[in-house]
Amino acid sequence: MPELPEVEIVRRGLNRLVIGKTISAIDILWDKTVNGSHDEFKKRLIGRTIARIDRRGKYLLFRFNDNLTMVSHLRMEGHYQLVQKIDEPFMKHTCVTFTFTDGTQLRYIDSRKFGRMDLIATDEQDSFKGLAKLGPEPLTDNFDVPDFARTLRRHHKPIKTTLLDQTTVAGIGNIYADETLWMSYIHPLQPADTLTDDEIKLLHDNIIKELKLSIAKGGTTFHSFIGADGKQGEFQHDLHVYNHVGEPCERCGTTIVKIKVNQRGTSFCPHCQVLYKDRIVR
DNA sequence: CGATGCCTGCCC
DNA sequence: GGGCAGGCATCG
Repeated sequence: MPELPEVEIVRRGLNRLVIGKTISAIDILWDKTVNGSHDEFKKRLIGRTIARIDRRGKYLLFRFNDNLTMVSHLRMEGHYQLVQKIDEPFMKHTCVTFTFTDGTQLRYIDSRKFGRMDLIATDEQDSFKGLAKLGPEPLTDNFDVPDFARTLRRHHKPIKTTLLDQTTVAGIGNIYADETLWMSYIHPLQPADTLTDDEIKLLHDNIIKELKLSIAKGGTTFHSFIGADGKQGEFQHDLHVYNHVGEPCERCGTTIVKIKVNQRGTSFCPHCQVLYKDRIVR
């Protein structure tokens, strides 16, 4: 399901819905969702109050007092639902429930069961696997053109692959990689270390622009993505190449095609996004 | 590095 | 029935 904009929408929804709630019980219905000892997980969380929810890349970070953070990654299909009473019917594939002292319940639902939760010490967040190697947050000042250029020059592999690598920039996934490359007139197979300065600047600016716009529209909803408040996103109507295979490019009318790049479906316009095979490696 | 595994649902 | 799906960790 979710890339940075969708996770950010979930974070904002949860911040409206569950801040200040105290956990009274936890049920783990799918074992693998929670990494590490389940007893420890429950023992350390029950009785705690949610202080706030942060985000780093595609990771949600539930903050508790006393240096405690629950890391939640939704992977492809994970989402949260807050119900007002614990006896409300369960959605299929409910994996974990957090019951609160006020009688409401937060449920984690994940049809493909890829999502994972971990409990970590907040002050050790930067050494936690997954979080440790994340690149800059694209919507902060940490994401600047010179650093981005330096990173791209280290990668002699397709720019699409490099964008999906979370050490390059945190939070870009398959949709926003394809979309920002289309916006920037860059072929997905163009080696990252052959981009021109102009292309790097354009791509950098388009990443920021596109992620911000998507957040403003509530994210992209295809099938499963809904915010914790049950609202769907609207950004799917603004996509140009993703999910538009076989349709005319809105800039030039050429048919959008699909290829595989590192086993990921990759959509682009073969006219607007030209591959320069002989371009000099920088 | 690239390939594979994790899962279920949906579309052809 | 086969192939594919918004992602990542782990394997060889």
